[in-house]
Amino acid sequence: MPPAALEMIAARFRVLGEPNRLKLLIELESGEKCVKDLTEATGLTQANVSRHLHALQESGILRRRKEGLQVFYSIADPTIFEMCDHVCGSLSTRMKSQASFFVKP
Amino acid sequence: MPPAALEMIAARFRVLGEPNRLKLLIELESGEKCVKDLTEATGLTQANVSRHLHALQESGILRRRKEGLQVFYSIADPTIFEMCDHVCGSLSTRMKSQASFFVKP
DNA sequence: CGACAATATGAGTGAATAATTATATATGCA
DNA sequence: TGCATATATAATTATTCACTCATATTGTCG
Repeated sequence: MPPAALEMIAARFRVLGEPNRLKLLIELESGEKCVKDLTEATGLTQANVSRHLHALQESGILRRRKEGLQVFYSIADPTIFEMCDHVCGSLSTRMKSQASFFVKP
Repeated sequence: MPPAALEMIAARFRVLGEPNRLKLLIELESGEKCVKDLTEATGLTQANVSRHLHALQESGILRRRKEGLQVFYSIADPTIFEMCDHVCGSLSTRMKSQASFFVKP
């Protein structure tokens, strides 16, 4: 595996490795939204939201559509939610197994 | 989704968001290896490898087994490779679609 | 044109983290 | 016991990155 490919894969993981970006993605799961709505929904500053959205679009996860004054973002790559489910499953498995340590046989 | 849960999911992504850690994981895909072998295989410094392995174990991705002088690491959560495949598929799709922009209709 | 609204961006700050060097902590063996 | 080997860790530095504040940009409407 060439280093550049490794870096691209890592970059994709990195972009998902930020809670506020995940928050934005979850907001967008139910459909296209504009920056203002996302800002209010998440409680982040507008500048911060704008930056995160830019990063997500840059990496191909989001799509950007401009309409008058507003800019609408939507999910371009729905497979990220499968990835999140994957992680949740893995975390859940791990935590269940850890929990079992505390149960008498 | 509670903030703590979001952070845990993000943390899992973050740990995979480092090319050298991915390199180590790929080395371990073929089976358990000791730190020295991983150091030589990756060309990283021993200290660096040790740190990355620690991070991967901490997050539940790797398992650690000590045997005499050596410490062997192995994959504890094989689902990470499915995640990598997922990312590769997604990247490949995206790049193919971008490539098609340059093909005459 | 001028005021306003939505979004983006530049500059600066602080925190997290990857890498390095040197050293500490085992463990095995003569 | 003393030395060598394997791994981990402490301390430091450099880099990346999220965040904020202020401002720029772009578009709407009076």
